[in-house]
Amino acid sequence: MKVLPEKTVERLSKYRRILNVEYERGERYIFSHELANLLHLTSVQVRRDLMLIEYSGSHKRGYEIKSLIEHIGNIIDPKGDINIVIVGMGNFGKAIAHYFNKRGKHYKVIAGFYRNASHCSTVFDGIPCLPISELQDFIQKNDVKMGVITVPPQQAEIVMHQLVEAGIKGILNYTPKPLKVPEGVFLEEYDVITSFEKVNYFIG
Amino acid sequence: MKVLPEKTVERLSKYRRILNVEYERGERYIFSHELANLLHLTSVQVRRDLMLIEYSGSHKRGYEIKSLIEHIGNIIDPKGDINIVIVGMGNFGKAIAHYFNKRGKHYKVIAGFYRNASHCSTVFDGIPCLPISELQDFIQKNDVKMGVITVPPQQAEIVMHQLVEAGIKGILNYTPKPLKVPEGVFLEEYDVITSFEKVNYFIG
DNA sequence: ACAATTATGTTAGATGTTTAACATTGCAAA
DNA sequence: TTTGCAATGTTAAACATCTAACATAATTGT
Repeated sequence: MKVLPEKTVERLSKYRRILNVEYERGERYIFSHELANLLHLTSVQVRRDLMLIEYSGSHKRGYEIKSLIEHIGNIIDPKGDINIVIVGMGNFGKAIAHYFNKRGKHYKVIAGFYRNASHCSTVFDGIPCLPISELQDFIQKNDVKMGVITVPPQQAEIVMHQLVEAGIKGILNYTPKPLKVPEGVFLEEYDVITSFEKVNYFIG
Repeated sequence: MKVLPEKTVERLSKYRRILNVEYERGERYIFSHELANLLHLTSVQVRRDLMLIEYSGSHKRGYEIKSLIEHIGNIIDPKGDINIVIVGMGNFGKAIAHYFNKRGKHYKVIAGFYRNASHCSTVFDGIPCLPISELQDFIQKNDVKMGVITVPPQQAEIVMHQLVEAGIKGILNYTPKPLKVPEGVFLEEYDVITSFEKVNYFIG
């Protein structure tokens, strides 16, 4: 299958979560317009996305929820588990750690890192909290694939370099400091301040 | 001036933050390619954005930092202060509250809300924490313009309705539950889980 | 004074994404 | 059987965004 558009991948993630809810509620089939309504999209967009992942429904009953969940999983889920580290165990880092501790099926936050580990109580929410000095060694020994950066912005760049050098392939930067990663590493950035200023602009 | 593209508004926010740093460092002029490098963009994109906001530089010295900062402020900053409430004072809500407490010039987080306010210590980081039952009343009495939703996903929709009814014009939804707001309200959504799954897909 | 240089400013084309229009299918009712 | 309906599947147009190419202008060196 050809590489999917970013926006389609994002929606696949959301489709599946909704589908799981519907399946739990006892539903077995769903129409494109129903799925669309649940996500506030159009049915055309849903069908187009499913076309791109080469999934077919039936004209009378729509899409079979269970097999669609599996189909999406085959596309967006990792083969085994993905080990994650969070660098910067402030409120933001803790929020993410907590989130995946409850929900993450394939995604395991296996450690948090802090400037000096004594500040962050040794274990948060079951996740060990280590000093940043051990970061690179830990990543290589534990086959860590993804890293989350939630340190103060001044430290973001150095942390990014450490992650990349240690062999990490995916980085989520929740710092306002813009980063640039080398070829072969995927970077996702989200900047809270920018979001607020954008919202304010469009409120007008 | 015509309404700006979303992406341009986002970059303006980032331009200004970088420009402030440069100004603090003693710089007074900056070239488009310098600004671009600091943000990992192209100089063309910078110049195009500045064209859209009708700001001109000089051929020999580039852009005058101070006046550009002001120019961007005139476009994206609110007239007075923007009062913000955060609904859901978990780690995520606290992270945002803390952020704006330190940095926000025009954006004031004036209250956090929690299901029952006794859980959240009465004041977090100088911000009063109130029970959700007082939400709507508080918004109307304090001219709150923006609301942040960081509650568990099941409660997101009802909270959104409360915010809208109370007259809020901008909503940031950090819940995985997709929301739909009425005409005239601007909604920004960010879904952590989706971001992780997207990164994983493109690590491939 | 004037070419060369090096920036900015602008327009047009390329790309990514969404929306709209249309074709197709399978069932149900006449 | 065949006609109508209500869904899916596909293609094409519209829209948003980014990139590349070009035009313009100010300064410097000769």
